[in-house]
Amino acid sequence: MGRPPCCDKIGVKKGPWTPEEDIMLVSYIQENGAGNWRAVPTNTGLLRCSKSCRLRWTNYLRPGIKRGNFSDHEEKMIIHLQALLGNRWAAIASYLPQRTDNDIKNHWNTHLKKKLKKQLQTDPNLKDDSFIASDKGQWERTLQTDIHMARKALCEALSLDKPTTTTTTDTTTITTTTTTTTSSDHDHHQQELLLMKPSNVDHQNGCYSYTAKPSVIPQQKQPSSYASSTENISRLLEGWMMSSTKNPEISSNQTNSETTRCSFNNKTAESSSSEGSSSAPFEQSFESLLIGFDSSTTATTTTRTTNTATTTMTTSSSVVQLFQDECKPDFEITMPSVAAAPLMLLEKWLFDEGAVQDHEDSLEISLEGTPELF
DNA sequence: AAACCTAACAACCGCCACGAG
DNA sequence: TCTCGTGGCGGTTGTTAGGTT
Repeated sequence: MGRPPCCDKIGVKKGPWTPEEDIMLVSYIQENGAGNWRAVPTNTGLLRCSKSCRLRWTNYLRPGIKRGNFSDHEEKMIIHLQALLGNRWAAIASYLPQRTDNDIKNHWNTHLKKKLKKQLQTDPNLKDDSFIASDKGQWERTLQTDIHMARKALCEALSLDKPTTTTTTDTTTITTTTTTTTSSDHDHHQQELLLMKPSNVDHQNGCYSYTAKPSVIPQQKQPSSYASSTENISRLLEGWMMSSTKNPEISSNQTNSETTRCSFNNKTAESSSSEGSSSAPFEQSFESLLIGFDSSTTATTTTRTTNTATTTMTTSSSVVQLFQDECKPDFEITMPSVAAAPLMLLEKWLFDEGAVQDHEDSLEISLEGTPELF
């Protein structure tokens, strides 16, 4: 007897998600946070497998996901990381925080693999191994250096009581604290980290800022942690509008709800640029869904003091959990162990503009044989 | 205009790791 | 230590849009 399926196969819907389903899922996660996927279908009424809900969230609806064309830099990153890590897409995706592993995997399979294959065919002298090996050496050396730096930083963090490092990058702006291993410090910093929440989300540039909120954190759910999903909802509704004209399932229902859908779509479409207002009931219900989305998206700077964090120890666990769940996939801000610290630095190094630039130089060297790839 | 082909991407499936009891 | 539930991950398939014949 094998393990029972994660969900009852009977009555479970498969195939593409409809906007209605997306909205149900999003609103549920907004209310309850991501996690306990098993309960999601039950609590939302979605006729979907819990795993399907999780995948839909992580691969499509999750805040901060960048879609569309991969930049040259991203492609280079993927190629090199793939050479180093193999098909460990999740690991590769951790270096491209705005991309999902699925997205990277698809891009690799549909674009990059062919590019490389073509390149290898046109230039048989270009051996994959040598290509990887030379670069790998550079990476490993840099990794060693970073581990050393990380250890040093850790030592400093342990010796100083105000461990604060600021990471500012071109693609990601994170203000965080150095994680430590001593119990008190660790807990303290963990709590500081957990109290930070996305205060500024710039999807255009993929820029996040995290700000420790003052002590006023309600006992109940914190919808604002879904603040960055406005674009996602807007996007899915755009898809809704498009698909509604051809999706029989939806178009068949296009009767009285069509107008409200249109107006909501307009609203969400413009919501990214301005604060509009409309009286459509459907829209209002969505507005309430989006409310809490945060006012802070207009903030442009990140400010954070140690005081604010230390005075907010009464945070409800749900909030903490919610934020953990929201952020972990993107930035791994909460470091469960000291072992993650070097990784953090490595990530910092990877995304640091200067470092990337420097590193790109080395990439250029190692990619000299494949200039036409890019 | 229709049939066919291909690329792109969303979603599914099965396996595995991990934590709780 | 074992079992079970859950979530993560990678491989694969299915669907659809766009291009070509």
